[in-house]
Amino acid sequence: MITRAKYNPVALEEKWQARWDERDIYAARDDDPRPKFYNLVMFPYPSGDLHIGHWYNYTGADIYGRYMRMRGHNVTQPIGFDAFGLPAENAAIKRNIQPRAWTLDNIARMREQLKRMGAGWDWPREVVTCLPDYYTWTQWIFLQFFKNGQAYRTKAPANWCPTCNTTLANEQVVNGACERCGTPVERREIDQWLLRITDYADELLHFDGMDWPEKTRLMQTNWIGRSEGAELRFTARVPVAGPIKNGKRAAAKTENAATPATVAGGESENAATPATGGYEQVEIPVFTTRPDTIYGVTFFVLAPEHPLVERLTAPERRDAVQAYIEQTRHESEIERLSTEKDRAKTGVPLGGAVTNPVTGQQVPVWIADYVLMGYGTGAVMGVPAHDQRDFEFARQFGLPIVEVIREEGEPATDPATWETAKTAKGAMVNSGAFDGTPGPEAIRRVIEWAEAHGVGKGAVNYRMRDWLISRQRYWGAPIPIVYCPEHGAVPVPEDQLPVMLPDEVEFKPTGESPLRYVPEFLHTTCPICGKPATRETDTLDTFICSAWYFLRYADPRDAQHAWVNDKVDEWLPVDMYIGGAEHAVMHLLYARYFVKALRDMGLLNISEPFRRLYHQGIVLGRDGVKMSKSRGNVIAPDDVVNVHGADAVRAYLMFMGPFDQGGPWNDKGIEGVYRYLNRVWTLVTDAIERRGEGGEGQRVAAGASVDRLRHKMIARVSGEYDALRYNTALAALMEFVNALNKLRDETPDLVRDDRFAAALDTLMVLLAPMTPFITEELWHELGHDESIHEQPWPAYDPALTVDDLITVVVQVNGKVRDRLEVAADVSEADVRALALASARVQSATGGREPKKFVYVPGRLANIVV
RNA sequence: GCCGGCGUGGCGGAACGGUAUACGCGGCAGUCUCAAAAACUGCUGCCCGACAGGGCUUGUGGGUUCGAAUCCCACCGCCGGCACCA
Repeated sequence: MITRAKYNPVALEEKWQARWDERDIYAARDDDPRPKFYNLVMFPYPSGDLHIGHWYNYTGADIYGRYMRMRGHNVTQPIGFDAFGLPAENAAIKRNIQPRAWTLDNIARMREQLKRMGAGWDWPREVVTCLPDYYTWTQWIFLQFFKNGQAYRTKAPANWCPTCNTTLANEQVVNGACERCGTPVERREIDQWLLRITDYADELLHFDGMDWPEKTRLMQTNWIGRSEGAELRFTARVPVAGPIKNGKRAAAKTENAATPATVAGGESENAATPATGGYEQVEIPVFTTRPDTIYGVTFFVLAPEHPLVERLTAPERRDAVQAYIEQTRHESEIERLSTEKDRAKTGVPLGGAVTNPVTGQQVPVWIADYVLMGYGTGAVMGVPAHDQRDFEFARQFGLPIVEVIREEGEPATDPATWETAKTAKGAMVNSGAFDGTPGPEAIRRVIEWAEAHGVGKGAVNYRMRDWLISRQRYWGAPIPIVYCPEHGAVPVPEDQLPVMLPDEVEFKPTGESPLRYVPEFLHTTCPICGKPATRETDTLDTFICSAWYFLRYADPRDAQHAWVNDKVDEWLPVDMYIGGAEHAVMHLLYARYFVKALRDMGLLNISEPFRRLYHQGIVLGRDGVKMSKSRGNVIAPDDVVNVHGADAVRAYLMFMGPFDQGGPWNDKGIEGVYRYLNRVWTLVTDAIERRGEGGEGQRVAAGASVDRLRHKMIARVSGEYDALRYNTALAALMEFVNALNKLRDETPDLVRDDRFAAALDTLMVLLAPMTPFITEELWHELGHDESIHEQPWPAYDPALTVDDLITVVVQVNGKVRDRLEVAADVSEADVRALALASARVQSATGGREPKKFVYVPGRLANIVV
């Protein structure tokens, strides 16, 4: 009895990881002549431990990278840490530890865990966004955006907790209240920096040449929300603006395409005199996708925050309007936008009226929370007959409903009897001179009329808003701006970067940014005049850090530049980007915007960052639901790796189901995969041993079957890897091992046939991307010196992937009745004769004459009787 | 509410419009063992049948087709995204 070394994954994985580290075999060189392949994963937030979702994402990506490397590409698979963000501050407050120390500790631990996975990380390219050698360039990019008019400062709403005296992230608002103190959260306008992503709305709608999931393109398209229609200017007679109240008056929302209100004939600021008494005419533009329904306007609705609300409110309505505004100010956006069935429309009339620019008709003005200041112009023309929301609003408050669009052939009906609005396009009716204008022309004709009469124009509107990048927090990249009493907001000169984030700060219970309490940070001098000035204490949204890290990977150690285009052009665009679908919109849209904006600043030559995108699925807990600490169903990768090894964890994760679907974790499932790896181990070590007993180089008849099997497997597994179908790739490799075991049991001498040896080599190579450690070990045991991960992917001979004998299925009326074992090149006539001669077929046909004979060559025959 | 996706054995899941249930888990039986575990071998969709064999089966109901898990229509259920977008 010979004792062979047992498969001991933990020990051999440590050994090989150390050797790979020494040789840095996964570090891609810029001057490598092979075609490049940029294999990117979404870098992790250093939360403390790598979780099973990271393993899933990174294993699937790593398999692809290893496969492409063996396919002859110069693969880089960089990794880094998205290291700024809120959790570090939370941990700091909770555990009295500095965010920097907490973050760097976590990174150190996660680096080790990332190594343990056996992924081919290109470590020399690592980036850590919270370190100055990275955020210097994040700040530099902000300055480029500022210089090129892409960054601007304006009042923007934030969640405000009046007790903590601080802004809150959405995550910190629980049921409309501050998560720390329970105080109801208010919306508050504060000065913040934004980026003009809306400038790129149209270009971002194009995905030419991009291999992205349809679902993601659709989500981005819907997020951008382009709609075509018209801007129509309604007018109202209002009291001349009085003295400025509460510090703001009709502050035009300058950042959208349309301005909400301007006084006819000039700027409101200039035209309005602070005199008392007197009236003036103001224009209130609305955006509508249905200008053809203009004759159906029976009311007009403003967002409660609309700057003209106060002046349009009749004195006797003031109290009711104030009360309603106060009510909506405390409603969260979610509540306001809720479409729960029972939720009735709310709103109050202002007591004033506006004039329809096309019909000249006066209609009452209301405010209602279903109109949002952030979309369009913050004003809606109410057309209850043809818009469902307006319909419900009119029903709620007894406002008239007038039908102005009718589909062809439809009889006139009384809108009072309708149950819903009629939103289909049709011909205009009850519309004066426009009556009878058919649907396709109606919108265009009304726009032409409005343009000719100077009361409106065709317009495009977007749902997407500009990107708010200010965060009133410490743990982020400081915004490189200085406020000078004389010169206002002044950018920090590039040669003075970075604006260093103080390493240690104090978190005071006021909740104000700790940076305000660091005098040496706060106080500085104006870059223009040298007089005392203060720094911006807001930091950048961490989405900024992650909107360009893939550029930095091209040359991360360059201390003089964020990047140089020689290197970027060599590696970018990313060939494969794998990450979670939760980033389908924000991160992926921001990164695309960055690349386009930087291109237009002359800083990049590419237009899109990611050529191919893939979203992995989600690993669920043992109970089949999403893992969460509160449910206690979290799988800790370290625990499983300690028992079965990284290879088994990798292979099991991939075997669970299709890579883009994820699935529930099953402890028995990983045991099955572990058993498989043991069978692989035994198959190979047993063959080596028996081969050593002498008589190598024999040839046995079964060798031909082995050879055929080997070629078939190369073809099959290659196709599966190409399509990231790892579950079926592993199924094929399991079949391969089962078949080799069986053939060898039938013909023990097979182990001495070089075709069996070749099959074992091929098995190792095909399995290598999935389970890099065991295959490396056995590869060397099989007598090879180089790393298996530097081997070329094997080729196959198509002629050897087909069998001499095939099975042709014989159906009678579509039901399988017999199977014929015939030569692969059998003729239809022969199949027909054999099929009709079959006893089973004859019994099924009952002697009836075939009406029809369908033949699918080499597969199936169907006899119809 | 809108948009997207998905419903296949006891379970995870396979299946170019052409042999449904590959591969794995679980279960049953056996080999080895004093015994058990591990390992290995065989069987394992459901129903009838001793066998031979027959019938049924991809959420439900229709349709297209020689042939449908796959395509079309309607319904039921589950999951994800967006949230009154004018």
